Amino acid sequence: MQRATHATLHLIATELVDLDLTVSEINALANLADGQGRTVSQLGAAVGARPTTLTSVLDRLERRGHITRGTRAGDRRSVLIELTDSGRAAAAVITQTLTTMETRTLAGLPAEAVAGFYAVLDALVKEGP
Amino acid sequence: MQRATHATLHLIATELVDLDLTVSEINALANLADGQGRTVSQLGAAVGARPTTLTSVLDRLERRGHITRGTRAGDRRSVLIELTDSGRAAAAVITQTLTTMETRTLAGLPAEAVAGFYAVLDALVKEGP
DNA sequence: TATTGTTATACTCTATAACTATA
DNA sequence: TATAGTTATAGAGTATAACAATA
Repeated sequence: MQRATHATLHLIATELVDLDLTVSEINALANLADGQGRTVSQLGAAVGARPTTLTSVLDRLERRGHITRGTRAGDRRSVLIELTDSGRAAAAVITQTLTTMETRTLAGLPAEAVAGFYAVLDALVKEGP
Repeated sequence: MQRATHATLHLIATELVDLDLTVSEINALANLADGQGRTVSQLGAAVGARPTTLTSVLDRLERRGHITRGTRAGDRRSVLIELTDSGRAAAAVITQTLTTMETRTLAGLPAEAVAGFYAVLDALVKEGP
């Protein structure tokens, strides 16, 4: 499983090499792709990254002009992460590439296998920390 | 998939916390558990780690007394990795724990799901880099 | 007093390139 | 010259703890 994950992440990074982003940055942008802002906590929960990791990931994305950090109405401790225009463009490329890859990979496999795959993944996530 | 892998690795590390080993070290010992020596290249191919990563992993395992580095008859460029007594003991704990965890996790799932899971993993590994 | 996010520190993994010692 | 492994270097993820601002 570890090898499959690594191979897949490597393949994604290779396909998206033009964007010059790390896996974590791709992950963050993909999660923000719907255009809705998220706080750092929300994004961290979604991508499964620690706050401290996310800080440096967001630092790089902000430096590249892909996101902005703003304050959220209601709670001024929270930081609201939102996509810029270039961030939206990158996120669109990412989601389209991921969809294409997923379709291509799963195309040759029986539907039961794919269903079983997701069922096991689900069980593993629930068993986890 | 990334989350499931991460959760699983974290769970393994938690179950084996007494051994005080990293995921890569556990991975290496598990691969050596059959008692057969392996060269650095062979071990790297088996665990999917770069030579440079393996060097530092093996450095730590050697310092802890879990493995020895020897020369292989026939080609003195190769380094033969072998388990010591303490390495064998640790490897035995690891394989037993992994077997127990796998059985426990997959017990509640239909056999078709598990078969599909492995089929998809296989396809992903082959698609990879 | 508790929560949100950042900073600091230390360790591990990754990738690339240069190096050695053998072949 | 080519291969096996190590060393060097820099970037990135992880974990823990301490911290400032806000609640």
